[in-house]
Amino acid sequence: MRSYGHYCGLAKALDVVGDRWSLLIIRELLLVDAARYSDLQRGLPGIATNLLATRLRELEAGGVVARHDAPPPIGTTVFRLTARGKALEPAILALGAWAAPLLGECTERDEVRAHWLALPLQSYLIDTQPTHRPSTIEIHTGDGSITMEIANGVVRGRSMPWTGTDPVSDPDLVLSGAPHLIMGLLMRRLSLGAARARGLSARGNTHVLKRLAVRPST
Amino acid sequence: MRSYGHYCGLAKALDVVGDRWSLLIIRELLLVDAARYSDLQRGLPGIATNLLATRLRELEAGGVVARHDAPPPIGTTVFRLTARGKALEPAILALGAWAAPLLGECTERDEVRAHWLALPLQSYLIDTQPTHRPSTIEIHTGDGSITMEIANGVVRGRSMPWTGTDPVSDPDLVLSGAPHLIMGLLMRRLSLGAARARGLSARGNTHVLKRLAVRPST
DNA sequence: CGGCATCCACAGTGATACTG
DNA sequence: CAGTATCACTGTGGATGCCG
Repeated sequence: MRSYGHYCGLAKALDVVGDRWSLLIIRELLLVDAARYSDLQRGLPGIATNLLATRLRELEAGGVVARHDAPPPIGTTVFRLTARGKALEPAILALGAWAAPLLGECTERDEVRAHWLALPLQSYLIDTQPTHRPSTIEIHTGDGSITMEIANGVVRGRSMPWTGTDPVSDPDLVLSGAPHLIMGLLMRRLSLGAARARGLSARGNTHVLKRLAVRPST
Repeated sequence: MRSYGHYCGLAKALDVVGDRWSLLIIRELLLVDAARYSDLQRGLPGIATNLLATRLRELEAGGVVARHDAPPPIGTTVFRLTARGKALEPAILALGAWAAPLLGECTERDEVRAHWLALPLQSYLIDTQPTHRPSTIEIHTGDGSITMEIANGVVRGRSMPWTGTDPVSDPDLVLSGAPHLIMGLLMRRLSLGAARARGLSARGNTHVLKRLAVRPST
């Protein structure tokens, strides 16, 4: 991308991450920590393969992404965020929060990946019962599933594909349905009854939902 | 711009403000509150006029910018941010903060506009003596000047071009020099002596600098 | 298979010129 | 002042091919 050539923080940021797809690649790496090329392709539906290769090179040159040769169990190169790359998380969360009203009622032919939900969930939800033993919620939507772990006052979301050697057997609650129903329920904008009436399925101990609260001030 | 078609907050945000120049137009409107077309051109060096027109139309359609017919003193159309547009401020500040390390030592042929400094200054600085009478600092760099008002615990930056009917006569302190020296001094990363040694000029009551502190937690 | 490179049609961009 | 018109150029998206 052409540099804007402005002595201004925002312009300098966009010089590095302002290209099409760049911030979404970083979102993907924030979520999965380390990803192969093909994992990124699956997490970025619609990206052309040449663009993904080009962007990864540019982000590497920009000090945001690093390339590693993973040991035998994977045996191929994986991509990770550098510390500078991880430092983009607040900006990405702020943009995502701004767009929350745009994630309307019904999903209009949009692609869905379950692990995309992990970022907003773990940043906007807290565990109100830090002293209790950990609870887990399994979420099925779109293509696959993620597991939320509620423990020690915080909420963590993990995607299943290949981060997990432990499939977290026996979750306390299993949710499945359209993503906006799941988000509405977990963010406490929708009651369980309302969400169920609109097609959400919730099996297991629904009391664990009471453990969740929206983070107060951000 | 083509929509990403992802059911994801970040992607939806980029669908609206992810185009080239869009966020910089919003930065400009955050800084000046209301601007004419030609004001925007001056604040966005390098933008092609057709692109500015196109982007303004798209941002209007996206509910971020609104067009108003200003009364006689100006007599032409002005552009403003909507409430939704102003809500982008945290995201823009986060991106700008991330890029702070990229605003290196010396300005390498970058364009500079004095009012670009106002946004980081008023978000990262506080007034440590809220009960004192207001102090003002005039800053000259790049093309023009801005005035910082330090009062009631907060810092406000205002650009001169045409927001002001009151030129704030008699500032307590007048700073002029390269932008990174001014930012370094005000953000307390540079001592007054060091900044002067590198070419900064400071005339007036330099004690008002003691009134400023970097905001604690963000 | 995973990680690209190449090719091509087309949409977006940037510089300049021009207009009501 | 606030754009529109034109046009060369660059970036994007889709398909396919290559190579370890």
